[in-house]
Parts: sequence; C-alpha cells; structure tokens
Amino acid sequence: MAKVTSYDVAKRAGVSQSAVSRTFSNGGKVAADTRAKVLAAAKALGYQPNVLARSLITGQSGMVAVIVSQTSSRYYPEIVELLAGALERAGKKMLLFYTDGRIDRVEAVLQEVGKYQVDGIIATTQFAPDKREMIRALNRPMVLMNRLDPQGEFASVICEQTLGGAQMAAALVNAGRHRVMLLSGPKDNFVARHRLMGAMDGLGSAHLDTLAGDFSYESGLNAAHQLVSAKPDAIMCMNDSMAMGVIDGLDQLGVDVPGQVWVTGFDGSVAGALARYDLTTFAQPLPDMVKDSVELLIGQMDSPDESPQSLVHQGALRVGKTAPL
Amino acid sequence: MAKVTSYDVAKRAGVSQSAVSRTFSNGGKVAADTRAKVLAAAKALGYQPNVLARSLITGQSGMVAVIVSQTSSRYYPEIVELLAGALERAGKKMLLFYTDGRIDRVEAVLQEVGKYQVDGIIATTQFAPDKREMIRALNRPMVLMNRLDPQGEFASVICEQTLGGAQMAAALVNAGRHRVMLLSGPKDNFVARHRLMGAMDGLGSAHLDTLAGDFSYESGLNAAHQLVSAKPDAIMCMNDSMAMGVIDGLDQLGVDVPGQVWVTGFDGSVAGALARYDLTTFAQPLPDMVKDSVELLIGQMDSPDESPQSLVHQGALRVGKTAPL
DNA sequence: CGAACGATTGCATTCGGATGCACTGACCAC
DNA sequence: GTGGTCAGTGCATCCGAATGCAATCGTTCG
Repeated sequence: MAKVTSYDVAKRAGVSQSAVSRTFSNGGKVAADTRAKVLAAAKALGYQPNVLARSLITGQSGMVAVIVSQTSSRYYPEIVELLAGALERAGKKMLLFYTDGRIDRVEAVLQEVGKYQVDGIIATTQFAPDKREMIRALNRPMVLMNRLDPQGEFASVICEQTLGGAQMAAALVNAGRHRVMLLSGPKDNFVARHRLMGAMDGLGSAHLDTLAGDFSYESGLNAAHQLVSAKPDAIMCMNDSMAMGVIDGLDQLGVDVPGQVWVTGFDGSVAGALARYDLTTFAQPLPDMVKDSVELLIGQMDSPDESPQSLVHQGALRVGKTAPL
Repeated sequence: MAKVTSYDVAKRAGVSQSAVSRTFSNGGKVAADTRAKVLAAAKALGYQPNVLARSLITGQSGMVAVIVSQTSSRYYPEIVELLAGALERAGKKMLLFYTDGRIDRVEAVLQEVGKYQVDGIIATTQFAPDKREMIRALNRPMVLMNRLDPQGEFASVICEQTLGGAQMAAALVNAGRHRVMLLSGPKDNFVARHRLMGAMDGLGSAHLDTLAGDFSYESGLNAAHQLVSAKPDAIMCMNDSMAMGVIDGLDQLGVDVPGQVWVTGFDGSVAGALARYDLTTFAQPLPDMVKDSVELLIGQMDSPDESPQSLVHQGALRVGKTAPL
C-alpha cells in the first residue's frame, strides 16, 4: 500500500513502464485508450509519480528555494506569503530557508540549497562578496529581491530605495520639519543603507542625528527615549516595524504623535496600516515585485542564456496619521 | 562545472564511487586517509551530494512538509517562523504549503506532498473526513498542530482550547462583566469551535450574543459597530487579530477600551502584544508546542510502529490593558 | 499488391548515490 | 607457519522514472 511505482501501474494496466511514464509526462506520445487504461490503473492504486526520481533524469525538481534573511522586521512574513501564492501559481513548490539575518549562516544555507536540485532561488538576503563563486557553482537561476548585485551577474527586482528615502525626507522638509532624527536599519542591510542615504540627501541641514536600529519593533521601542531627547520635530524610521516601536515608546513617554513629533516608516507593510498605527510610510509595490520576481525566475529557467535582468519598481508615499504631510 | 557527481570525486581521489558515498553517509566504514583524500577531492571540485538521488535509495529526503491553513490571522506567520527554526535544528528542510483556508485546496496540496518524498508532515489544517484514506495512503508520519484527529490515528499537539475559553469567560464574569458579546472564528475551524464552546459554557447567562468572524483583522474591524450596538460590557474575540480589529473599530466609533467595553483576544500572538494594543488574551505556549510537534514527528520517523501520541498543552491568561482583569 | 509511412509501443539504458557481497591484506594467536 | 579475524575496498545492483532507439502494427499510396 505504501510505495506504488510506475511498474506497479504498468503491470496492472497491462502496458510497459514507459507507457506509464509517457502518460504522466508532458510530451508523451500515448494512444488515447492506453492513456485511459494507465490512468484508471493509477487511480485504483493511488499512484503518484515520484518527483525526486524524475528529477534525476530531467534535472528539474519543481522546487524553488526561498531564502529570507528574517531580520525581526514583520515585513518578511508578508513577503513569504505573497511568494507562496505566486510560486504556487507558477507550479513550483517552496523550499523555505531563514538566515536569521546572520550573514555567516548564508553559506550553510547555500550549501543545503545545493544539495536539493532546486529549479531556482529567490533570495532577500545579503551575500558576502566571497560567496559569489559559491553561488555561481550552484549554477541555478536566481533572483534577488530588494538586493542588488553590483556586478549585474544575478537578476534582481528592487524598489527604488534611495529615491524613496529622499522623497520622504523632502516631503517632511516641505511640510516645515527641520529637526529630523533618523533611525537606521542594520548596517549591512541593502535597503537600510540606501534608504538612509536618500533620507540624508533629502534632509540636508534638517538632519539632526542618526541612531542605529536593527529593523525590529523592539529596537524602535528602546530608541524612543534617546530619539526624543534631541527635541526633534520628526523621526524618520527606516522601516515600519521600528516606526511602530518608536510610536509606542513615545506614547509611554507621554509624547504625542503627531502632535509633538511626526514619525514615518518605510515598507508599506500590512502591519503598519493597522488603524492604531496608520503609519505615514513609503510603500513598496510588494505584490508587483513578487510577481515580477517569480516571472523573472521562470524566464531564466526557460532561457538560461539570456543575460539576467534587473527590474526597478517605484514606491509611493502613503500618508497616514503619524505624519500628516 | 555544473554537475559534480560522486564518480567525479572518486576519479580525482583515485578511489571507487562507493568510497565517496561511504565518506558522505553516516555509517560508512572508511579508512582515515581514504576519507581525507575524498574530502580533499570533493572540496576541490565543489562536490555536494545530491539529496534527491540519495532519497531514491534511502527513502529519506530530509524534507518536512508544513501545511498551513493561512486564514488571514496574523498568528500563522509566527507559527511558520518557529517551525522553521525547530525543523532546521532537527536537520530538516521545510517544504511549505498554504491552503488559504480553503478545505477544497487540501486535497490538491496533499497530492503535491505525496509526490515529494517528504519525511513527514506538520499540518495546521483541517482535513475533511473523506481525506483520511488519502492521508493514510501517503504513509508518512504526520503531526497535527492545534487540530485533533477524532479517531486518534494521527499524532497531534494541541493547546487546551475549550478550557481556555472557559477560563477567560470565568475571569470576565468574576470581574463583574455580565453582558458579553462573542466574536467567533470560521465555523469549520477546530480551535474556533472549541474556544467558542468553552466561552459559552463559562459565560452562562452573561452571554448576550455571538457574531460570526473569520479570524481576520478586517472582520473584527467591520464587526465593531454591530457588536457595540448590543451595549455589552465586554467583547470576547476568538483570536487576537479580530480583537485588534474590534479595538480599532471601536476607536473609530469613539468607544473607549477598556473604559466602556473590555475586549479580549485569544492566541497570545506577538502582534497582540504590541504596546498599542496590549491585548488581554489567552496565550498558547507556542514555542513549546512547536518544539513538541517537531519532536513527535522525529520520534515517529525513528519508530514508525509506535502508536501516535497526542500532547495537550495548557495556555494561560495574559492580562493586558484591554481588559484589566 | 507491395513498399513506404506514421503512430505507438517496449526495451534498454540512464540519472546519482547507497549498499550487500565478495575479496584483499594486515595482523594475531596458536 | 597456518588458520582465522576483521577493517577497508570495489563490484554490481538497485531505487523510480524518462527517453533514444528499434520493433510493431495498421495504413496509405503508387
């Protein structure tokens, strides 16, 4: 009852194993009645083709590795969910890996990925430059989400981060804010760095100082006291989770948002849109980015020789009540 | 450069393919210097054993299927994350499937799972009774999380839901609340039903009425108006996401929580602990439950003949500011 | 009427690695 | 010195499905 193979089906249907195989693979030449016999036998036995065995020959496993850096930002689960849907629609299964934001774990994860003949990789992780060779050795299509490969060797789908940071900063300045504190993200994080650069450019002399955060709600909560002690009129956080933390921290200190200080986030996460927070944020078009990532990946799988593309999306300011721009 | 097989390594190391295989599998008898030669050659070539090929013989793929019903509750991502960590510690990879809360998708997912020789299954999904045969045919260890198999055929790890509902209800009644509205979860959801039963038992005559929710934040938000029109002194929501929605909905209506109405959740989610919400909730010991689930699963994989266990955890009331019990 | 043709089909081999078995030496005890 | 033990090793085979090739059959065309 346990293992039903194509041979079992073949015997029951009175045909050869090849016929069974052809029935279940795409380009198979099979007469209609043979196919019918095979399908009937398969159904009776509860036969399911063994994808792993198939992958030995075809080199295609139907699995896509998704590598998520999972800093404690609550934005990542939203990405994973969207990816799950998009991959499923593309007929791919998701093999999910977390690196816990530790770059040293990336190597271990890549090694694991290499052992499972995945058809492709979608990564939101930073790679140390010396891992390049390792990734190349995997020899699999890869798409980076919101990470840019400086050498353009790997495809990527990103949202304009620097511009977004600058746009948000300019909007604050235009609205009369000129004492702005920044709460940065992890130093080695791509989007964090770019957002910060843009923000500093856009703020100019309105920039008071920058504190170091790590993208987590808690780091925002803990930074609130120090942030507010500089008497800012606005606090720009480099992601939504931290903004939520800052708001809650300020609340505990009796500081009114937006009455006394404006607070802005970055991401456009579902969590930040909760009515209690209703963040002013720079929203990335995540559904589109996910859709494009999967499409790029599938495209690379179909034609491996085309040079990898990089798509750049534009985000948009979303005004909530934490900064009435 | 692409595909390096054990034969390539064998040739370079001047040994047989068997020696390479033995070096990379566990029980292998290999002399120290042979092993060294093999490892050196493997490293030079960048060899990684092909897990899928291995699985053909061993019947073990190292993958565990995780099936999540992903109702829109924000609690599920928290489960997935914890599972990811626990599985990784157990040396397993996670093949992730969402059913989007649609029971009809369960069949399709199970079929996919069957094609990938996963070592086991962890599911937080409801199965229609007629799928039992199908699951049995998969012939793989399975652990249900917060779902109970009425026939005890499959292992499960659950948190006492009914008792939890009753406990919360009793606490409300003891605190003098006697006009309590309930916001239920999806009708076909295991935990939703049990929580509701417990709540109604515990409330007795303090129970005003029950509205139907679907576990999503939005359903809470939308239900707020109708809930409050019954002039309750407390609203029990069957999960945290809905409680957050109700609170925000009440806020928009100008109703003060907990001043005019108390609101309680259920789950003990990280999201509900955000300072802005600080829900009074019934907290499930999720990390322990996840740990046990994985351990049960590994246990079943090691000794398939032992009859499946069911572990029952106890949750605990967590008092936040939305219901100052 | 015979040969060429096209559609199906089965045979045999292949993918990459694990493993039972037989074989080789080295080492030991008697 | 001989027989025995045992660790290491390679050979051959197997796992389950895909596929190139040749064989088969019924047709069709000249």
